[in-house]
Amino acid sequence: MALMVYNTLARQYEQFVPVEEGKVSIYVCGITPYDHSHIGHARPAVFWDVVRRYLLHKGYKVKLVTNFTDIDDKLINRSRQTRTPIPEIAEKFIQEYLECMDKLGVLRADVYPRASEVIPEIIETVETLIDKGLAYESAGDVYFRAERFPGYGKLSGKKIEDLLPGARVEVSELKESPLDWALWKASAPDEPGWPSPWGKGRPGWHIECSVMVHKHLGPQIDMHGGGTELVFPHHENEVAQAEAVSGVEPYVRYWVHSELLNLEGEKMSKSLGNVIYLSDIVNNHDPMAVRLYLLSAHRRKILDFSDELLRSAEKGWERIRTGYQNAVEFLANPSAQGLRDASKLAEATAQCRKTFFESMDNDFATPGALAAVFDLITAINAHVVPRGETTADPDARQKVAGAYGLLIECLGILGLVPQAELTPVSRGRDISNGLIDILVEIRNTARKQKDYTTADYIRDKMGDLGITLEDTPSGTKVRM
RNA sequence: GGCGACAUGGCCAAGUGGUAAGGCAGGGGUCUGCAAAACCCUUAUCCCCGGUUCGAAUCCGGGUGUCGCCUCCA
Repeated sequence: MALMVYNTLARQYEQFVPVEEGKVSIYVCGITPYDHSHIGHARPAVFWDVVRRYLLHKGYKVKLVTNFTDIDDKLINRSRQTRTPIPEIAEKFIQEYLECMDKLGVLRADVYPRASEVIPEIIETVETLIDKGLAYESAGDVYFRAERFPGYGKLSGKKIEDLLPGARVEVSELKESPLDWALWKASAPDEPGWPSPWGKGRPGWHIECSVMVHKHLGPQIDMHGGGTELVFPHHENEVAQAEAVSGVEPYVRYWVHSELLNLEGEKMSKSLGNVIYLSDIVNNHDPMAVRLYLLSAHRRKILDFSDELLRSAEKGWERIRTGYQNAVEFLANPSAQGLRDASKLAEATAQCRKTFFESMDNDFATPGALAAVFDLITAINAHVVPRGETTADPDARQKVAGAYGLLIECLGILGLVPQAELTPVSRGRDISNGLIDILVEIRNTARKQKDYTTADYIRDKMGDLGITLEDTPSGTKVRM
């Protein structure tokens, strides 16, 4: 089965074939750490984490690079306002971002380059562009000659003649054309900067990505990601710079953009002020439920944010966890008997495998993959949840094990971890578990004596603490 | 004004020519002291109008609407 990817550059689905067999190089635009990350930032991060896990599952070696833009105008302003050094601000928000990513189960990238770390390479690249006649210096700034680059606009589908009249770009007499953009910006005496052939200055925004890609991944990479709002001008300019410098075309074989996360129908963005902070969400909700929510829409569809959607995902996540738990308990109990005809479970397992991988191969269609998982959960529950009836199928256990194995495989690819072990275990926790057992025992004694007042009191009070008790034919289950 | 994406049940969301997945919410049942969980059943003809086809949510044309980009932005 071939992996198909919708490529922004080609505007169509294409079969994915890496440059080098067995290896995939990926670059994903990261954040500018001048403020708290918002929930929208988590969408591409989680999406790419799934892509990476899927490619690894397919046997590829994957190298993922994600940048941090730790020098730019927003950081300079922030630094002025708060009277805090830029590196301190950047470091703080980078750490916060990474902590949120950890909670969401996003595997760390192989490299997180920072703009400030590649200044020499940037200067070198800018010099090369000037030598090639594609860039020019102007009062300490250096600009890229957009119109000199053949094919400018190919990624975003824009034409130079369309861009010129409608250009909303600030008109600057320093530029030859409004379409030109800064590769290097002269810094005022009170602004941070690095020495360069054009005086003290700092890099323009677009150049860092081209340089980092070349440095860490080479002149041609397999996939490049980022939000759709970056297609123009950021990625368009990146292509121009990179191809102009290296002469290698295409710079990126598959451009894989993710749609935005909207709040009440509007793009979530710091400049619009309609922002939901990522840390708030991740700290107040089960991060795995948040992850499920983020994967509930295909990457090329706008995803809206609302409490209702998040709640819906939380319920869905609970369903997955319960099903997982049911399978684990069944397999852990040698005397457990399955229900119904176990061949149905085997059938459902095969169907899930087919649907899951077909969906993933279809441009990483996580919603379809999730649907397959939910179907598998239903099949497992139908077979495994104690209900009094049993089946005599001697292979039942093996079939449950097969379904369980696939469930783990799928959830692993999606990065959804149901294991309770994720939560830190401590001695305090051991004690509370012991106490819970004692309470359950007391309650069950009360139930046997038909003292339901006491039994319900215990259950209610424990429920208030977030501990759910469920009475089943095979005993009382504790869920937290 | 230019470029692009999208429009499926109460909410969310799959589907890339073959007769509408899945989640949440709702209704009815089974199980249960009650509850919860779980299982079973149940709720759509896919924005509108034309066209192509034996057959279209899926392709083409024309509308309407929403969103994004053209300025910093995942």
